[in-house]
Amino acid sequence: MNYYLVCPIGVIGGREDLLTYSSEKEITIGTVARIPFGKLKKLGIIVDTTSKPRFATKDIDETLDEAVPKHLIDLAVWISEFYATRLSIVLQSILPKGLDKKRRTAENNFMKIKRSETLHTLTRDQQNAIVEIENSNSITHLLHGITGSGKTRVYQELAKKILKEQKSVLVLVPEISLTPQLATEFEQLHDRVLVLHSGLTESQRHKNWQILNGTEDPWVIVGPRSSLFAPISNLGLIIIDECHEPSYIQDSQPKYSTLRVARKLAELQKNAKLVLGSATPAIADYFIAQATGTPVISLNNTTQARNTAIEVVDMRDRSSFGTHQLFSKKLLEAMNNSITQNEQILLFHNRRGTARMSLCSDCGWSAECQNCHIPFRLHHDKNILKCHTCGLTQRPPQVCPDCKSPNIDFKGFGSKRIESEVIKLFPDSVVARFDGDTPENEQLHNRYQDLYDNKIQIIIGTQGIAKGLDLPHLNTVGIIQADSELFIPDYSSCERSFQLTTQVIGRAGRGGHKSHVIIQTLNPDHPAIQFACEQNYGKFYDYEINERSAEHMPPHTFLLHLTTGYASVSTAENAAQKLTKELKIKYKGIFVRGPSPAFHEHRGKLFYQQLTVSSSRRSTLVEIAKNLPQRWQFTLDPINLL
DNA sequence: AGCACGCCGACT
DNA sequence: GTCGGCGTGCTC
Repeated sequence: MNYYLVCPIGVIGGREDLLTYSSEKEITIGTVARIPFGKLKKLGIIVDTTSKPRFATKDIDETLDEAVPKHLIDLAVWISEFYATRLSIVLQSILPKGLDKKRRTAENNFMKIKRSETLHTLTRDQQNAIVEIENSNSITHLLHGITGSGKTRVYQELAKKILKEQKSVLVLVPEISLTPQLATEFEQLHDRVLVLHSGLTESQRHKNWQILNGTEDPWVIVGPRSSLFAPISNLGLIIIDECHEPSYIQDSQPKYSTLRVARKLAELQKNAKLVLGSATPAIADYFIAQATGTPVISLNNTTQARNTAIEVVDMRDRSSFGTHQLFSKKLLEAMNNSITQNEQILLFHNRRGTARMSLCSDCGWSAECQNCHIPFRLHHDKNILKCHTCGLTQRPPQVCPDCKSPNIDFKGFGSKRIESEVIKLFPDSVVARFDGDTPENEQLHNRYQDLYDNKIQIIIGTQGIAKGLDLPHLNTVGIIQADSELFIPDYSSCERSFQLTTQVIGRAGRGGHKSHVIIQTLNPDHPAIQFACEQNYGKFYDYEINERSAEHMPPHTFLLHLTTGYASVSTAENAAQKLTKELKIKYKGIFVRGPSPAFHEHRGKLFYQQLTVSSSRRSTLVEIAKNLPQRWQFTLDPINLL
């Protein structure tokens, strides 16, 4: 009789994830098996062999033809340890659903279109980048290139070489709908290009999985973060495009970082290379790259001649505004010019952060907690200001404490308001708004052709329009309030502001002709805004890394964010107090912030409390996360603490 | 997930 | 007394 450690796929309530089963057959590691579990049947993965245990075992019911490659099991085990998440849950999230279902054929019926290779010639910067990446011994490479510097061309060239060696290439993108052209660029190089996206059905995913599993053919896979778990046997290169994007962090357990997992995957795949591309790398990633001697390769030369004038409008200065409340004189002038020249206008407004804070519209003052120096949040129901980091509360002022103005704005406005104002001002222009409320068939990627062909004159939107748009007729970019994100009381707000503003500015001037960028802000002197306008990553990095150090925030420390929810406020508060005390007694070298009410204090039927533990030793935080009492949820390495 | 166990309040 | 509410724990 043979004995195997089997990990069920999906949550099981007990303490142990690896259960011992017996079988007459010899079964290879990675095989998918059907196992009896209590009164039900479950799918499980054979993770290891073992000897006969003291307790009685059950027999494996049957083994399926599918097998998970060894390196994916190793990766899953690593994730479960690094992110303190049970292996059964990790496996569930990385394997395709319905592994036991019979699918009709898994034939490889990909069209083989070989397009003529009309690749641009390489610039000197691109050539240098390629040589440096190919010749380095490092696994990770940070490709730091401003918008339009031609990172894609570098990706293509690196991929070419890897494919020639008969190895596969994995290209990760933040959102597949924004990058249909990227897949096309790889199709120019190679026949076997597989594009993975959220629109695929369960059956299609399973078939794709089967096509890749076990084949030695080199593939190019283009897809979102979950493509990390495609069963590729001979991976030579992983590219993470726009590696600073928050969509690379999974928001459900296991809450992994794509960059971190990709690095591990590259190690497990006989040292494949990992290339992280971004114009605005996350502060923490840049810091780690420098600390570990990871090559940082800069691409400076813009392939398109830039001819963009960037102007900052101080919103506190009323004379910058004429008759219109939202659009400054300069912005209106630029918009009028674009309309008469029959060119396009893009208006960016970040809805996040414009609501729920108190802000003086005359001097830009905002209420902040005297302990934490973080903006207060306004609780409409009770009409109090509350600090969501330390819990301090205060009455909102009637007049601005700085300039005595009564014009304190407690509400903020959205992109709908901007749209209606724009229609009033330019009734003859075609206007399109893209935000969270836009229906799927009118989303950006479905109207891209109209945008490209200049059939839409004025584009209004939130985050979604900040990235990826490449419009030759765009010559005015307006940011309605560039600092709105800054008012979100979080350690990463500053970085997010810088990234967004930089990205939006990058939309302008892509056609090579004269463009205007007008940035309206209440904080023209804030480093995040100032350095974004200068397009100076280095200076922003120097500023922000010092801030993080002063505030004891990543990358100088590790964080663990904890939340719990109870039916009553006091029970939640008691539970949070109790845990805080216990943690402080039990663990050395930790610092606890909170407890305080969570961002969504009252969600559904429960009241939520949160606390943040920091430590210079990540392993301590993993230990805490593994041993949390019932009803607590956690996030390791959170990118925000709301 | 499903099912058993066990500890408290309500009830023929 | 005991019925049944559901919170807690276990399934190799």
